Amino acid sequence: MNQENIAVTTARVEHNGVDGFWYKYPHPAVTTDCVIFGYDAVNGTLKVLLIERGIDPHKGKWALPGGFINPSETTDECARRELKEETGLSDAFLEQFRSYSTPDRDPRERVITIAYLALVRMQDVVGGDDAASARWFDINDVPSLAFDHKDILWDAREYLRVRIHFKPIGFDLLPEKFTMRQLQTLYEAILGVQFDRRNFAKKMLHFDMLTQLDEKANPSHKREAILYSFNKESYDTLKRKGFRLEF
Amino acid sequence: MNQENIAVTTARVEHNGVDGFWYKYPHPAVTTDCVIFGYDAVNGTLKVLLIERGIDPHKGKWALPGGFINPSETTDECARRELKEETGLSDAFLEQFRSYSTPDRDPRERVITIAYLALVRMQDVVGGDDAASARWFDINDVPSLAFDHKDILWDAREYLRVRIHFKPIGFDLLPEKFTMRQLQTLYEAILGVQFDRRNFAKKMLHFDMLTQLDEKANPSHKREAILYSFNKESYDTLKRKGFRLEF
DNA sequence: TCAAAAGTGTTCTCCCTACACCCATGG
DNA sequence: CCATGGGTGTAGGGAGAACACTTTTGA
Repeated sequence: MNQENIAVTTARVEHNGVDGFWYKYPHPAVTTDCVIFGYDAVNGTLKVLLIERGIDPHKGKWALPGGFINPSETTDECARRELKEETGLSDAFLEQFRSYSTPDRDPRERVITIAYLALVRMQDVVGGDDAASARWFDINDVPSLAFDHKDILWDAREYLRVRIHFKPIGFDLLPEKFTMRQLQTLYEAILGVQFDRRNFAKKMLHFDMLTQLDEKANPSHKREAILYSFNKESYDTLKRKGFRLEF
Repeated sequence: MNQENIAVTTARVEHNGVDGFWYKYPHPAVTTDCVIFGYDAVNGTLKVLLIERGIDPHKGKWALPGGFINPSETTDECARRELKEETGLSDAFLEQFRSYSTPDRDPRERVITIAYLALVRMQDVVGGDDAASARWFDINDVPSLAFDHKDILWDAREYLRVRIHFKPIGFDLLPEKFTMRQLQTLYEAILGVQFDRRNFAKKMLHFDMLTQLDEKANPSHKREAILYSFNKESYDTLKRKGFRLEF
């Protein structure tokens, strides 16, 4: 295909007085949708950030935050822009995990979406422009969702379950300082299993990813628990040798 | 957005005498690209199927098989169609693993591609329409590729490495009947490591995924080796209990 | 003083690893 | 008969799993 052919397959064209884009072949719209997970340390549950749709289709329904891609940005940049708009965060964990392309998944026109998994510290989230319509839902108590977002959400959960075996991404959900119990409850919430306290602590400390702090936490007005922080340097050196979390 | 608004964002429009599609906002073209891996049991190496581009851009360069999505098909269907065109196979392993969206990755217009990993038995492949231009390359001896296909290829290889720990997808690369040695060499080619023969066989047999056949193979004119086949039933029951291949 | 959560160590078992010899076949 | 590859078992070590009592603190 030479330069001449390019000219006849895409062009700027006015239609009904509206400036727009013309293509010889049909083009789908492309969006990104973000499954934003947060961890509620008080209740030990995984939460997902949803927004209430203000426009049709599915007006009034809850949906994953997302939006159309701009011509100059990658889908990664698009997803990060969306994430920033909804949470105010610009450096959270963000990773694409699947695309969804059923032709009629959006009644307006054909829309293909690239879905992203985001992990944020709930307490760092500040409401964005859409703050009023955004809300955290317990992962086990999600309302009916717009489009195919329920499928996307379940796939994200499954992806998180697999991914956490290879990367300690759980730390992106916890505050800077956390107790061993919080870390364990988080892993239990994600993986849906129960661990023995002693074995869990032993295993985690074995990885040399945790720094024991001098401070103590007393969240439940009972005995004070040791606080830890995630040590990225130790983790990075560990990663080079390769590691796998076995549960 | 109501029905009226839908009408003004997308329309059938003729431009310079060519029937085409008009959108209020720019839409990227969407393609799928397939990284088709095969296993050369004779040399014990992983191969990838590439096609020589017959048109610009990158005319004459080698590239991953791929093509534009049709309005009525999902990307999965599109990829399977491409795979069938190139290999004649319609039931091979096929799974999407990532999308690529750098705005200028295709000089013609903006193209977003959904990349797929396909695993086929090389001996089952029959040349398609493009047979003349398709060729198998050793994974360690790949020529310069068109677009960002080199990146896609490396990502596919990495994806395969991770995926094989959770699903016994290696069997999709082997003939129906294979020797333990062939299976081992395949795993070594994919993972880039060497295994002890005895330990490898012990571990594999432990999973109860292999059926020992009565026949023997004598490919190298030496002692006959036991032939095995992959037992899907055993694997399926095993899968429910959850398993992980540890290497 | 009681209830609730935290800290901590040992034993047993299983699986992974390392390792070497004999067997069958073709040339 | 010899070269080549195939088949097989065991011993040792390390990591995961099971398991209970004591300590601290607030109420």
